[in-house]
Amino acid sequence: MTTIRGARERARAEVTAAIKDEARRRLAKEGAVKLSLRAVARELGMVSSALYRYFPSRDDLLTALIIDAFDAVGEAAESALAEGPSGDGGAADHVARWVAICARVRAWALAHPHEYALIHGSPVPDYTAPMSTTGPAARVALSLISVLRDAHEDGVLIPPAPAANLREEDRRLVDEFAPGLPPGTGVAIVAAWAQLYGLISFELFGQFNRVVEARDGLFAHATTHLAHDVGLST
Amino acid sequence: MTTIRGARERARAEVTAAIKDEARRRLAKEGAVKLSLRAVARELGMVSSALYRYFPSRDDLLTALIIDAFDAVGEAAESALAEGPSGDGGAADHVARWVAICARVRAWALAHPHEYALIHGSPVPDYTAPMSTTGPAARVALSLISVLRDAHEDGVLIPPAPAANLREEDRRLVDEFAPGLPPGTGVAIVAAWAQLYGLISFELFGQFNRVVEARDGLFAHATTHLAHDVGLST
DNA sequence: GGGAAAGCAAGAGCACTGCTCTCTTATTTG
DNA sequence: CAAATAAGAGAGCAGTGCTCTTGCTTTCCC
Repeated sequence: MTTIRGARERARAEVTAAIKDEARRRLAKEGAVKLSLRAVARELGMVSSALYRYFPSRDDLLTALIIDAFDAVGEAAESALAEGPSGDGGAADHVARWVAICARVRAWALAHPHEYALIHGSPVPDYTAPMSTTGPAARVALSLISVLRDAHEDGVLIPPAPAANLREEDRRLVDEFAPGLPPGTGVAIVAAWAQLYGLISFELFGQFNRVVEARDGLFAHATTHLAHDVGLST
Repeated sequence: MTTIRGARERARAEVTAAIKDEARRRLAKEGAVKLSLRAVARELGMVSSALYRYFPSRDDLLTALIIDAFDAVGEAAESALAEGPSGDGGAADHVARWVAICARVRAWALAHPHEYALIHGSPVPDYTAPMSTTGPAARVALSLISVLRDAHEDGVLIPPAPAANLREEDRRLVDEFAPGLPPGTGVAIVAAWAQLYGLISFELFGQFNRVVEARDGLFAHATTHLAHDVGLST
């Protein structure tokens, strides 16, 4: 998309990438709180003030890492969607794809705990996510919606009944994020989306320690249940 | 429980409380990341090194605040349980109490976002919650279990069918945390517990921004659904 | 091509942090 | 009353984000 013109811009792109790589490495190792600009610069053999030519503040570096993390987990979800069974178009296939997406997201989170915490843990105080993060942030949700759309086209989607006082909200959600899907799916998928991350966060942030043992099984069971809730029945 | 013997011990208790109060105030205002021992000491008119006589490290202060936060949200849940309808013992009453507990927890979280983030956001790196936090941490879950127990005693609990590969885990969970409840409720309540916090976290951490508008309605709808999932039907 | 403009690295410096150490003073205990 | 103990005060260390000034190099434009 962007053609690199001179040697200077090429160098700039390379240094920027190197900074992000090193920052991601330190993030994965020690977490966002301990991510220090000075340490990144030191590791790269540059002085700390030089780093500010590339990222005007620590928050800007974090924002770049947040976008990368959203993209990474989004890509995981999309690849799970692509690789899933597209067999006879039966309801079971769609449930399987839904569960597969959830499982892939969970696996990514367990493999990249600090990056997951960066995007779904406590937001940094005084930090409001800029608009540039909203696109990548939606990719997982869009993958889930995609499963519903396929099921709907195959005629096996049984849309849940929308609560009476949520009909308007549901219509707005469907119009804006999942056009074409039947009423009731809007609020259902938003709720399922949030609850999916509740399951992952509790496991990742240690809330299941000394409580839940069979975590794989529990997660598979719960996400299958969520599939039912959004209208994908076996 | 502890009798304060001399003037010195009385002073120590007072200073410890003052430190915790001031720390809680700053936590509520600026968040855990920006909570600084020096600022707390400054505000209290003492020098920073003196504070280390009361809390050996910043993590120990945070641990104290974590326990307080768990107790606060646990107390909110328990008061919602106590104040809820105990009327005719019908299924609707139990659903109402379940939903009321969830709503009270959510209200507490919205009123104390930084304290909520402290206990349910990203764990501080290299920080493992000590055993002393596990007791207070369980109070919300115990309140939810309490509703199930009452419903069971009233004979209106319809336990969900446990997944085949989770029967053992379910029995273990029931035995350890909810003795007397029928099979199936163990995994169901753990899943519902995690999903409840997914709903709250998504709202609180801004994931619903520019997406969900009718948040009260969505939350009430979703938690009612969770009640059904654990065997409380209307 | 040569001069002006812009981009970049380096270093010093500010205000802040958690934490340690020593020294002095006040309190409790034997 | 004397010894032991606890508390406060201050200096200091290593680290942080960020700013500013000083040179140097690359790019742009006439």
